[in-house]
Order: sequence, then structure tokens, then C-alpha cells
Amino acid sequence: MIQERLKQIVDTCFLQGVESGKWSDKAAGKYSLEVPKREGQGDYSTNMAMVMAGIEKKNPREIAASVIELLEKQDIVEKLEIAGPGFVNIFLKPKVWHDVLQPALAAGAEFGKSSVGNNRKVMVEFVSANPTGPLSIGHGRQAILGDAIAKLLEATGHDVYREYYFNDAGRQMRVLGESTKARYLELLNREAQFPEDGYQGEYIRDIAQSLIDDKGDSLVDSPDVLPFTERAVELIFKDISGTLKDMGIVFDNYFNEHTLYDDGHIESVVQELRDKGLVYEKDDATWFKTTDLGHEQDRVIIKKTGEPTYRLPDIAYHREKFRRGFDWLVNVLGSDHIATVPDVLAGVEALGYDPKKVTVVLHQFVTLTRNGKQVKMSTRKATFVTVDELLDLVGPDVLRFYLMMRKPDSQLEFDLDLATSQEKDNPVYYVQYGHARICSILRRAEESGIYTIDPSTADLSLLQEPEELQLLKRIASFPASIEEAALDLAPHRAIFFLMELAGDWHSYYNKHKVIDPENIDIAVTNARLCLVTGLQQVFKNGLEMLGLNAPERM
RNA sequence: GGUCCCGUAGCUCAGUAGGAUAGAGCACUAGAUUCCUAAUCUAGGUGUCGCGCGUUCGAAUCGCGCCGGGAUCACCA
Repeated sequence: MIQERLKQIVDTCFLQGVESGKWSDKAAGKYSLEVPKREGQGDYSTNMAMVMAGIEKKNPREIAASVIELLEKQDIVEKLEIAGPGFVNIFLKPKVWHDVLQPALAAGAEFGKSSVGNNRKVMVEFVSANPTGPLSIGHGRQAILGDAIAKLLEATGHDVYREYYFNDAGRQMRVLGESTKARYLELLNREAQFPEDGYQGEYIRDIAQSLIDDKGDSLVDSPDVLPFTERAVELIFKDISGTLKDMGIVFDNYFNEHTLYDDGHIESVVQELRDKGLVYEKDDATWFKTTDLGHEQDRVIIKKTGEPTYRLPDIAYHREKFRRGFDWLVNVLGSDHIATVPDVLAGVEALGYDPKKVTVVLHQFVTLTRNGKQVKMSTRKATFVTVDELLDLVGPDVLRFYLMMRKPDSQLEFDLDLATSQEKDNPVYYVQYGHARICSILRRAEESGIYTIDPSTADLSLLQEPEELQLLKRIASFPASIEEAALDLAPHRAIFFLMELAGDWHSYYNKHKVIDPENIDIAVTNARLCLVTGLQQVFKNGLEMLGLNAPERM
């Protein structure tokens, strides 16, 4: 907000320079206004003079002097200086920072939200695990990441729809049914042959047991695996949605791949591509001519057996997303799906939709360590750690926080020992404690009965400590930080913002008293209470935007 | 072999529309609490930003080439 205002001022000065013949307009849009990394280098800094120096072939410091002349007249500017190779450092008047508090408090729960999204309809598709077993930690990362992205997009004015895409047919499911049947027979002491590539998890036995409970041994001679598959899918889905619910995630829709077949979308996609000359037959299979679209090789979309490969329903599914009126599709996928992305995008484009409206967030794997050693995971062998187990161990907030603390591109190391034993030195609690601490102070203030929290009557100019100005700057930058995290689809940025905020706040708390019974200064305390209330709002809104709790006591 | 991601402090990681002296947490050491919650704070860092070359006023960041780790390259999903 302040940055935008200052940017306009700087741009205006630049134009004045152009008009008065000091420099040409060639540097327009090329310079930037940013927050310097180091203290003492101003609230903001612009590299305008250096950028112009290259273009105008002049000494950057001389140009900087001219820039300063123009900026000096601005009323929000306190001080200006030329630094380093030609930066212009801008120091703003403290009043500028004091003035952020009142609007922030007035905005309340809305503070930090924005409308940059313009109500754009965006679908976030994530998890999309087929029902073959409980959610593993890898799914957990995706679930948390997808949900956090969705929440951030909501906070920035997007119309968000969460969807889970799944397939409960095909080979995978047959194996699942066969595995269940084998366990069923085993539990009834019958001869059973467990499939070689079957699912070995204990949950399969539970499913078999539920069939025994309901139907006894009546399925022993069933030649069909369907009853087993159906029961398995039903129970596993119940388990998955329960887990998601425990993580605080609710989908707007579960989309079954089957509807694409039932409604004829698969066929119509093939037909449409065929009409465009992008489909041909070879070796009894049907191929998608992706080489015409700049790819290295063509891909099979319908196998010899007559069954489509995954590509075809995927393409049809994306067309449906567009047809349903979404104009931005965000797909959160594990990096193992990387090879599927170009084919789907090619399909989307061939069908006349804009592939730029599809954004794929690929996240790397979660590596699990226990006793300092990496744990290898496989769903089939059931040597994975489930989200349920982790939720039991560390609780939803810690799990969520850890899983979104890293950028999606990085592998994420989840140290089981650390997560379970290290309860206190946890960044989650560090941030949450920041909030709880403020709540405690505010309770204290209320009990005292002598303080009031009202930014319109408080003398905010009493907030003169450098730490106080720093906190005000943090508050001021909150909306922009959220916007940045949202548009970059990078929840970890919001996490880092909160950790830095908490660091500044805890530091301030230890150095200065908000309420000091030994040295009662009502005016100062009232001003500080306004500051802390603003901070509380930022903590609360920030935590909640990421799906985390903001506890009032700890 | 092709494509994508990663390589930054002992460990886990931030840091891209190129910016000034490269950061945080953990771990380790020494301190701080009669009073707003010590789940906190303060002080302590000599890092080939994997290596090399290039682009330019300026590179962890951009380009090219290597090295190392991971993912992926089906008529599986």
C-alpha cells in the first residue's frame, strides 16, 4: 500500500525529469523500488539512477542527486541519501507508519485480503489419489499444499473450487479386489492365493473382516472380485475423506473419471482430435499426433485392447474443467506425474483451449527420516507412514505447518524423531505463541480497566522505538506478502512472513513493556495496545489463511 | 541418453522481474525471569552460494558447459 504510493511518487518524479530534459524516458519501467536488506539503508530504495546511468552514459551519483532534488519536495519523505554505487535511499516520516494501524484494525478479519483475483474462477485440483490405501505422507504434502494454495487464492479475491479426481476402475482396482479376497479367504481359514503384486497393508485385512462381519462366508465361492473391490473402495474412501477432514480439508467435489465415459466425453474428444487430423491408427492402437504439436513422439490414446490410456480421460477431464466455466486451472501434482503434463497440455491446446490457463504445481517428494536414516516407502508393501499416524503423533497444526514450510520444488525432509520429540522448539508454536502472548496482554489490559484500545483516540506518535516502527512496517507489508505468496502459489512464503513477524514481536516483547505496572503511562500503553492489537490481527489472519489455528492461550 | 527439480553455514532450509557487507531455524557455548506467559529473549558465523566460462556498472539469482543427488521417460495411472 505504502510501497505502491511511493512507487507512484517515484514514477512521477521520473516523468518530471523527462519533461524538464534531465533524462530521456528510456529507463521507464526498468527501475525498481524495493525494501533494502540492511537496516540504515532507508525504508525503500530505488536503483533508478543506476539504471539511467547505463542508458544515458552519465555518472549514476550525479543522476541520483537530480532524483533527490525531485523527491525532496514530497511530504511523506523524511530524508534522502545517495548510497553505494548510486542507490537513492528513501526514509519516510514515522507518521506514515503510524497511519497504517487504524485502517488495519478497521479492516479486522479482512485485513490482508485483497481483490486482485477479480473473482476469477479457479479450480484447484489436488490429492486425486485413487482409492487403493490410506493417504501417505506424500499425499499429505499435496493435500496441505493444495489446500493452502486454495486458501491463499481465496484470500486474494479468487473464486476457488477444490476438486479431487479419482478413478475406481481398472487394473489397480482389480488387484485391490483380489488382495481383499485373498485376505478374506485367509481369515476364514480357506486356501487363498495372494496376488503377487497385491496390496499388503494391514488395512486390507480390516476390509476383509468387515465383509465377514456383514456377510459371513457367503462370498467364499464368489467367482467375481467385484464385491471385494466395492467394499474396499468404499472403506478406503471413507478413510481418506476422514483423514482429509482431520487435516481440515474439504473438497467441493470428488470427480469420478467414470463420468467421462458415461457422458461420452472420451469419444467426443477422440472425434474432435480426429477432425483436426491429430489422430491416426497404427498397430491396432489409436495415436495422438503430438509430433504435430512440437513434441518428440506421438502417444497412444487408445490401446489395442480398446481401453484408453490415462491421457485420454485426462484431456477430456481438462476440457470439462474449461467447459464448466473455470478460467484458471491449478493442478497440484507429485513430481512423478511430470511426464504426463506436456501431453495433457497438448491435448488442451489442440481442443482450442489456452494451455497458459493451466498451472501445474509439481511438488517433490517427502523424504522421511527416522533415527537419522531415510525410510523407503511403498504403498503396495505398506512400508509408508500414513497421514493418520502423523496426525496422531504431532497434531494437525504441526503437520500442516511442516508440510508447507518448504517450497514445492524442494524435497522435504520430515524427521520423525524431530516432529515427535521436539515439542518446544517448534516454529509452529513459536508463531502461535506470538499470538497467544498478545491475547494474554490484551486480557490483562482489559482486567486493569484503565486502558483503552482505540487507534482513533490514541496518540500513535508515541510509538517511536525502532522496534515499534519495525513492527508497523511488518503490519503494513502483510497484504503484499499474502498477495505475493498467493500469486506465486507459494504458501511457504506466507509461513516465512509469519516466522519473521513472530521474531520481531518476541524480541520487542522482551525489550519493552506494553503494560508496565511499575511505571504507568496510560498514553504510551494505549498506543502500544493499539500496535499489539494490529499485530494480533495479522497473526490471526495469517494463520487462518493458511489453515492454522490461532490459539488465545498456550 | 532426453526432459524436469535440487546443490547456499555442522544439519534442515529461505533468498529469481540481477543490486549494497549472503540470511533464518536447529545444534553448540555463555547469559537474561521478584513484575505484561522463559513455548521467550540477548551475545557468539572465515560459507570456494557444487565447479568453470560468459553477459554487465553489479551475478547465489541470467546464459552455456561440466560434476553430484532425486524424479521421469509404457499400448501402468
